[in-house]
Amino acid sequence: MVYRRTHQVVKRLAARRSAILAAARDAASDGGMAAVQIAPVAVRANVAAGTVYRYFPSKADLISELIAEVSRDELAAIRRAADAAPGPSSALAAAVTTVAVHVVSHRKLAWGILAEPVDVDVNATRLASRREIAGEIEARIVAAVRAGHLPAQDTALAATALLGALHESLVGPLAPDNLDDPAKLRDVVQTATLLALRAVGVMDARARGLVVQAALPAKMLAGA
Amino acid sequence: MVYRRTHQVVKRLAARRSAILAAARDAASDGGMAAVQIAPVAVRANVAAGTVYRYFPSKADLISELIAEVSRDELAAIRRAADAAPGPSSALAAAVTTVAVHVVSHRKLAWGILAEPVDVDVNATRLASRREIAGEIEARIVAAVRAGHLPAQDTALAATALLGALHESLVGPLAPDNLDDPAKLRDVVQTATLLALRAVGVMDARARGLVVQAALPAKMLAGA
DNA sequence: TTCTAGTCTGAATAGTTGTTCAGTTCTTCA
DNA sequence: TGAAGAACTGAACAACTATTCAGACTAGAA
Repeated sequence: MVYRRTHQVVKRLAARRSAILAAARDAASDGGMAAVQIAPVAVRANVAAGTVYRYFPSKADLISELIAEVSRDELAAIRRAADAAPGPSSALAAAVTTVAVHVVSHRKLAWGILAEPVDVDVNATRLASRREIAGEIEARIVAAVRAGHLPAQDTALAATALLGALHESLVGPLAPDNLDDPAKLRDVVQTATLLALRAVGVMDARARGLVVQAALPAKMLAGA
Repeated sequence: MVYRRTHQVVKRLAARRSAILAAARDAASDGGMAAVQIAPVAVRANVAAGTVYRYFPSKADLISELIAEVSRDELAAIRRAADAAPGPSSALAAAVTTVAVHVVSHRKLAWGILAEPVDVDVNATRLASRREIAGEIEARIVAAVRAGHLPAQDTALAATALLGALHESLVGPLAPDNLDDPAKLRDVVQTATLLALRAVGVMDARARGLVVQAALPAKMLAGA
């Protein structure tokens, strides 16, 4: 044997794979999933189109991995925020605020990950990712119900509806568009979070308090 | 002049146009917007592919008209239900229930109309239709706020979030799937409606009452 | 019946984009 | 340095579909 993968090569290959994924993510951030086409992604990653196929068997695999990666990040952020909260209601509010901040910060990407259909079959991956995030929200709702802060309810449906309300009001086509202004952005995030919390049965007055508390990280992220 | 359009011909042309639109609607109901392709639609309508282009300048126009037509029907149904209600809160509940019943009854079609991107540019039409429906819901929210039944709020965002919650929980990928059972279907519609009403600030207890009242037409439609 | 203009047909065309692969370049190691 | 294997390139290919258009067909008027 006259050729073996050295550590250096392994690192380069890994870096290239990451570069391709990052290029896909950039493309999706700019123009949604429709912009994740092999040729443009290859250009962004500084490789030839054929090279993409040395790292991903097909476009579907590339997009699946992109969705999984973004969702993994999202889930981790939600858990981090919720776990840092003092009680179940605050945890739910923190989780919801985190989702809200994330989706408004990367609207095109969020739209692509969440809803925008693609010509290839990535539904399984997308569904799994979505289920994980909904599951995390549902767990927080369950905790709040157990603590007696929320009425008993169909928590799965509630989690789904809650996410739907956030997504639609923040990244959907009817979402407000002048979100460059940080103050306006914070308002919109707070309002959407308030709506989401009320949907699952948080009392209006209490919800307002939770939102104000939870919005702190939102402000921080928005400023970053 | 040796040829003029007789009444008979005019009627035949109109009928054919309707047939093409109906075929498109059927295709969308079966397989979403992706299934609305010229050749299959032409087959369904019993015409040749080329004939479609004698009635619609392009696929985008066909789909735009399909969206407009479906939305028109939807809007009319919402208005009818809301106007028949005794007060602003009931009207809102009736409007929301109507939307819920419609989307669960035609999930693929609703998904196609609402969210599924198509390769052609129909965003303007889709946006306009969506705005109309959101506007109608918003008007009902405004009325309920004026009557003192709901807290003051950003009604535009509230209407959008409300629709998002409904759509996501009823036609989204995480929506429950065993909706063939009418009882289950009614439950889901009621639960989603309850969530939507609570989101805009209807008190839990009151919301439950409104939902039960408004669910009557839902049951009727589901049975039909 | 026959002429004419409108209507319909469906095979051919054209544009788009994922995928392949023969040839080239790079990396390792004797 | 050179041989061998791995990685990369990018033009060519393939599949899918919206759109066109020359010819066939139909309906109306004389």
